[in-house]
Amino acid sequence: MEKEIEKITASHTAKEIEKITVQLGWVMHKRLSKRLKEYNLTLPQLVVLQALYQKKTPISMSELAEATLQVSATITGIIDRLEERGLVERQTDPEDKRSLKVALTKIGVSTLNKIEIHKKNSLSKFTKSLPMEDQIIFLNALQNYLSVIAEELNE
Amino acid sequence: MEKEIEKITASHTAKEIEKITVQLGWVMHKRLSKRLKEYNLTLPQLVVLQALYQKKTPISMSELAEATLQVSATITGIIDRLEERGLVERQTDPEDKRSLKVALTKIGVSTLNKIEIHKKNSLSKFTKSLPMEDQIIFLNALQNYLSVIAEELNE
DNA sequence: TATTGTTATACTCTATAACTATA
DNA sequence: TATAGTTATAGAGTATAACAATA
Repeated sequence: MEKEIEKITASHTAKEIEKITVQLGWVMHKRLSKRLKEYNLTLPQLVVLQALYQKKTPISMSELAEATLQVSATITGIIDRLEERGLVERQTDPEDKRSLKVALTKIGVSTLNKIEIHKKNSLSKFTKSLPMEDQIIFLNALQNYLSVIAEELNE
Repeated sequence: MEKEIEKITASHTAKEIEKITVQLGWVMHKRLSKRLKEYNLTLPQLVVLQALYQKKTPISMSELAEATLQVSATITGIIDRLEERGLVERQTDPEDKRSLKVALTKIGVSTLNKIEIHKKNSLSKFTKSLPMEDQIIFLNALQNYLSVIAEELNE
C-alpha cells in the first residue's frame, strides 16, 4: 500500500517537474527576449552565438546545426542575418570545398560579453536568498535533468 | 577573504543556474515541439490552451494575453488558428460588446487530455532515478525560481 | 476619451524538398 | 553516389502602429 502511494506520488512529481520546467522555459524565453532586444538579438541567434563561443574554434554549418538542435536550412538563415551584422563570418575550408567554418568576429565576442555583464548585474532575488549549499544542489539537479532530457531527444 | 570567495562563488552559481535554465528551456522547447507535432500543435498554442484550461472558465482576449505573456495582436492570430480547427471558440460578452470570452471546446479539452496521457507514458529517466525526497526539493526550488523570475518580468 | 480587439505590416524562425557544388 | 550547404516555399509567431466599435 505504501509502495502504491509512493508510485502515484512519483508519477505525479515527475509530471509536475516537467510542467514547471516547461513554464520556466516559457518565462525565461520571454525574459531573455526582452533583454536581448536591447542588443537587437533573438533567442535562436543567442543560442548560435553561445554555441560558437563554447566550441572555442570555428565549426562547420552542420556541426552548428547539431549543437543547436536546428536543421541546416534554419542555420543558414540565422547565420545570414548574423553575418550581415558582422557578428560572425563564414570561412572557406581549404580541406573540403563543400564545407564552411563559422567563426565569431570581435564584434560578436564583445556583444556576448556585454550581455554577460548585463546578466551579472541582474542577479536574481532567488539566488540571493537561497543558501549556497542549496544552490549547488539545485544547480546539479538542473544539470542532471538537462543531460537526461537532451539524451532523450536523440531517441 | 572567506566572504570574498563566497561572493564570487554565489555570483558564479547564479549565472550558472541562469545559463542551465536557458539551455533547459531551449531543449524542453525542442522536445515538446517534437511531441506536439503529432497533434499538429505549436508550443505557443499549447501555452494558450493550458492557460484556458487552468482558468477553468472562459476568459477575455486581454486576460489571455496577460496570462501567456503575449501581446494582444499575437493572441488574435493564435486564437484564429485554434478556432479554425475547433479547439477553442470566441463567445460574445453580453455585458460588454467590445469584449470576447474565449472558451475551450470539447475537442480542445480532449486534445489536452491526450497530450497529458502521452506525457505520463514518457516518464523520464531523471525522476525514475532520483529519490523521492530529492524530487520534492528540486520541484520546490523550481517553483520558487519560476515565481521569482515571473515576478521580475513585471519590473 | 479610454478600452477591447482586429488588421496591416514587416521580419524572424521553422521544416521540407529541391537544388548546386563538391567529394 | 553521397555529403555540405543553399534556395524556394509555406506557414507560424512576434511586435508595433493604425484602426473600428463600444464604453
